[in-house]
Order: sequence, then C-alpha cells, then structure tokens
Amino acid sequence: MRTIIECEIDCFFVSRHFPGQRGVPLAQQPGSFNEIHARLFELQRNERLFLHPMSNAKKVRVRFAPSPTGGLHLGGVRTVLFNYLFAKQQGGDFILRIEDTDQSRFVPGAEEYITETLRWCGLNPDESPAQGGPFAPYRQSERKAGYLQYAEQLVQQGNAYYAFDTPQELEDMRNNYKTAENPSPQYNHALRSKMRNSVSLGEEATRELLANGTPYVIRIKMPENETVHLTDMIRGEVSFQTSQVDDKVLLKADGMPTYHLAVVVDDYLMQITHAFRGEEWLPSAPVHVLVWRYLFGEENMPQWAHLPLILKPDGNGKLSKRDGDRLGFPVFAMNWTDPRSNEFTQGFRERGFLPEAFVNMLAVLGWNDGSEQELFTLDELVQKFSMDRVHKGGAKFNYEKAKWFNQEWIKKLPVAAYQPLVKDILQQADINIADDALLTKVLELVKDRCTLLTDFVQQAGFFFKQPETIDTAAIKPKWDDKKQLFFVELIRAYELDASWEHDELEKIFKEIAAAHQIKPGDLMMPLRVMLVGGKFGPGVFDIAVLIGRDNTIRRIKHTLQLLQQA
RNA sequence: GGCGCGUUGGUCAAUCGGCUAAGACGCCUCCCUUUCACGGAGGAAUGACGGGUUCGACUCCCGUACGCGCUACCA
Repeated sequence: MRTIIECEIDCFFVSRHFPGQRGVPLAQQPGSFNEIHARLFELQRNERLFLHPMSNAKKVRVRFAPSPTGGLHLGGVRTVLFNYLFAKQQGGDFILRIEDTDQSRFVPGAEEYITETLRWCGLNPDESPAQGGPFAPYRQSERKAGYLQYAEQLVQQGNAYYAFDTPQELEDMRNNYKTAENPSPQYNHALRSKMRNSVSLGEEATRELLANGTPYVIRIKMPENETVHLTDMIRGEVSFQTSQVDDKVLLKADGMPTYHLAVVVDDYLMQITHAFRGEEWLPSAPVHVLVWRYLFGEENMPQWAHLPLILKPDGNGKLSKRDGDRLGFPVFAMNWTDPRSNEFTQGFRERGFLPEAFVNMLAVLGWNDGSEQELFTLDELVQKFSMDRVHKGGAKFNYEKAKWFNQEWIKKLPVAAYQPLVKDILQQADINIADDALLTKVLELVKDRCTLLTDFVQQAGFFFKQPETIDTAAIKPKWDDKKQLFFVELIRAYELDASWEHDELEKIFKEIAAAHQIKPGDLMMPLRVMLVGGKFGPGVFDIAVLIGRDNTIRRIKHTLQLLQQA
C-alpha cells in the first residue's frame, strides 16, 4: 500500500511511516510535489515510503466520541487507547466528546462511567465535558442549536432536502418495495421521487408544509452515480459508488442531528485532524466524505482510520457483553449496573485486573511493534505505537491471554504499585490489615502465585487471619500417632526457640523429624496444611516466620485437635 | 439480496519477493521445587482454494469460497 498525500506545500520529508506518524525522516526533500514525486519513485524501489508535508503542520487533535448508552466495552476502550497513543506521540490533544443526540437512548450515569474508565486506564483527555476546554461544549446535545444551519445550508446548496414522510409511510415503503432480491429497500435516488419530500413535491408545496409546521427531517441527496474515494490510514484506498448509498437522515424531526451530520460538523468545529472509529462505520464513510465536501471542503477532512473489530472467542462476530456473560469473562472495563433494568455486569477492574495489564492487553489486540516484545508500559506504547502496524482483520478476544498479561504485570510492578488495591480487596473479604509493612513482605512473597488481584485473598489472607477451614482430608490418610507425637514435640521446641528465623526453624524441624525417624517430606505437607489451610502457598518456614510464633503454634494445635476429633 | 471490509497454527501474531514460515497464550513432556506457583528445556500445531506475474509467491495481480460489518428519524 502506497499513499501519497497531495497538497500544495513546498517542502516534504520522506519516511517509512504513514503521514501523520512521527517517523524519522529519511531525507528532506525540498521542491514541488511533482519533483519530489519523481524522486520518491527512485527511493520506493525497495521500501514502502510516505511523503509528509512539512509546513502548514496543524497540531494533532483526535477525539473519542462515544454515545452514553451503557458500560464502556473492550472495543471502546481500545479505540480510546489508539486515539490517546496517537495523539500523545504526536504531541497532540485527545478530546472526549459525548454523542448524545439520541435522547431516547440516554442512560443516566453512562457519561460518568466513561470518564471514570478513562481515569482508571490513565487515558485522560485534554478536553472533555467534565473539564471543559476551548471548544466547549463537548456534549452534542448542548450544541443542538448549531446543527440546523449546516443542514439548511446543505438544502440551499442542493445537497440535501426536506422529507416529510411519517414513520408509517417509511414502513409502508419498505414493505411495498421489499422483494426476495432486495430485502431492505433504501430511501435512495431511485425511490426519492416516490416519497414525500422537497424534491418530489416542489418548492411551493414544501414551503407550505414547512409553514404549517409539518414535522420533517433533512436527508442528504446522494449523487446518482459517483465514486467516492477515501484514504483510510489502515486500509489504504477505499471507494464506494454513491448509487449504492441511501439518502441518510442528517437532521431528525426533533431538531437533533444524526451521527452523520454531527460527526462532520463537530470534527470540523473542534479542528479534529485524525478520526478513529470501529470498522462498522466504514459503510457510512462515503456519507461523511460527501458532507465534508459540501460543507467544509474535503481538504480539511480529518484522516480516517477504521479500526478492526474485536471478535468473540468462539465462532465469529463482534464481541458483545452477552458473550462475556455466556463464557464467564468481563467485557466492560468496570462494573456497570444498568439503571433501567438493574442488570449488573462485572468489569475488568473489579475482576482483579491492573490498569497497566488491561491497557497493555488491548494495545496488542490488533497492533504490535514488530519485535518480540509483548509487555509495554503506557509510555512505551506512546513511543512505539504506529498506525501503519495496526491490523486490518479483526481479532478474537482471548481471556486466557488477558489473564496472562495481568499475571505478568503483577510480577513486573513493584508491590507498592498495587498494595493499596490489594489491601482494599482483602478488607472487603473481611481480612483486616493492621501492619502495612507486613503486608508488603507478604505480597512480595506470594505475588508470583497470583493471576488476578483477587487471588491475593487466598494467597495472602492466611497471613492475617487463621484459615477458616483446614483441609484435614489432605493429611488424614497418612496420619498416625508417630506424626502426632512429632508435632507435639515440635510445638515444645518452637516455644523455646528464641531466634524465630527461617533456617533455625527448618533445622529444628528436621532434627526432630530425624529423632522420630520420619522423613521430613512426610511432615512438610501436614505442617503446611496446618498453617495455611490447604496445599498451596510459599515455603512453610517463610510463612511461619511472618505469621509469628504464637500463630504458628496456635494453628498447629488447632489442627491437631481437629485430627483427634475425627 | 446489495454494498463494503477481511482471511498465516485452537487463539494473538512476525514476515514487506529468497521460508528449513519467528515469538507469545493455551495444550503436552521433562527439569527445578518435600505443596501450589515462578523459572528453565523440549514437543505437537499454520499460509482458505484456483489461476496468473516471476528464476523464485505467504508476500504482487485476478477470480472463487468463507467470515464479518452495514443496509433506522441508533451510534
């Protein structure tokens, strides 16, 4: 894929990266576009190269524009991430804009949820509804007044028209024209003349309907036979026949714009330079290109990038919240309770994911840096991210791999980075932490055994609280009086030991075992079960050292009692 | 149905015309470990199909198949 950006600029540089990427210039190329073009062909023999305009460089501005209809899903967060990485790498701004033009779908709390998700991930916007900015307001519902004039301008220019069809009439149209070959007839250039609109009705009738206050929408008038081209940063050249695209509604009867009008107007007004969105938007891209052309000029249009979809792990198709419920993994970033249905959905955060891992995992779903590196900090991602290494095809989500990333991050990060989070989780599980220094030591000792933050409840809990249940079944089959005696004597010896150090405890243990003629290995497991409740955890003497003499002895005695009862 | 986009192991993926096709997750075997993990060594497993172009194709071109997306006064 080779892409050349055409523009009247007098200086270019050449690099391996797509225009808009930072890239290291391979050569400065002063001269006219055509002169450089000729030289580029020489250079391009062995490499894919791109031309970058040097002057007239606008500051990069990208936006994430969700509609606040519920929890933020994986794909949404990845779109945020790619926006953020691109912007920060370019020294640009990342803007959060809320697309709430559909009032019937408004969900209270959804916007706050989005803001909080971005905060959790460390992907904070430079401008947003909450913090404001030079292009406020950032909620489309609050910009309502502005859209009408653009829609009317399109009508005046002959690029759009008023349509008075009622919902019933639209439904009738679809039913009447539906055939086996064409199951979903479109409101397009062919049908336009058969419907009730300013094209079919004429000026006078239209004026009258308008004057009477008849509800209307404004639809784009798609040209009959044109090819609309689009250079996508990921897919390269994409083209559409306008005859295949319908006359999309731009302004709704309630005066609100549809997405198709609002994206264009707001991207223009907010001076957005690069627009990233999911691949599902590609089919409506020609509408947006045309609105740009008619309203603000295609040369001012942001560069588009249609991101590949995140697919469900089994079968094919877009990953949905339902798939997570069905397969047992989160899909939303954080907990979400739908205020209308009261339906609760667990998020990655509450499931025990670190934001570092969550972000890392999303970054490499559809992108990689070409090396073998898989673990990236946000800063590294900002440095290494490049749009030309984003995949075209969708990627199936793999929860096992997601967990692996979390495990790696638990190992990689200093304990201090997540100690407060773990403390919180432990306390929620009714395990109180009085000694933070002790908690640090414990976490250091058990972190390799945890995949999710919630795993610390099992792995660290017994250091602070006597196990509620003891897996005596793991001891009993091989239990006998000799072993009973061993432990009685061990208690006595441990009561007398002054050091309470790892090596000393082990030495005492082995000496007594030898005296009783029992292999230490046969006693290690029982001791472990006595101290932690089950067959898991770090070295037994490490545990004994940390929980202290009193707890160690108390737990041994407790289990001895349990064994006798049975 | 139409239109658009995609297609390398089970999954994520490298490859930019020289391939004996990396690496990771998962799976299996072994080592380390008197538990569970971590770690280490190894193994099974991949270019949808058919045509071109080329000395040479996973890589470029064209078809076919399959998958997905869109086809609302939703985004």
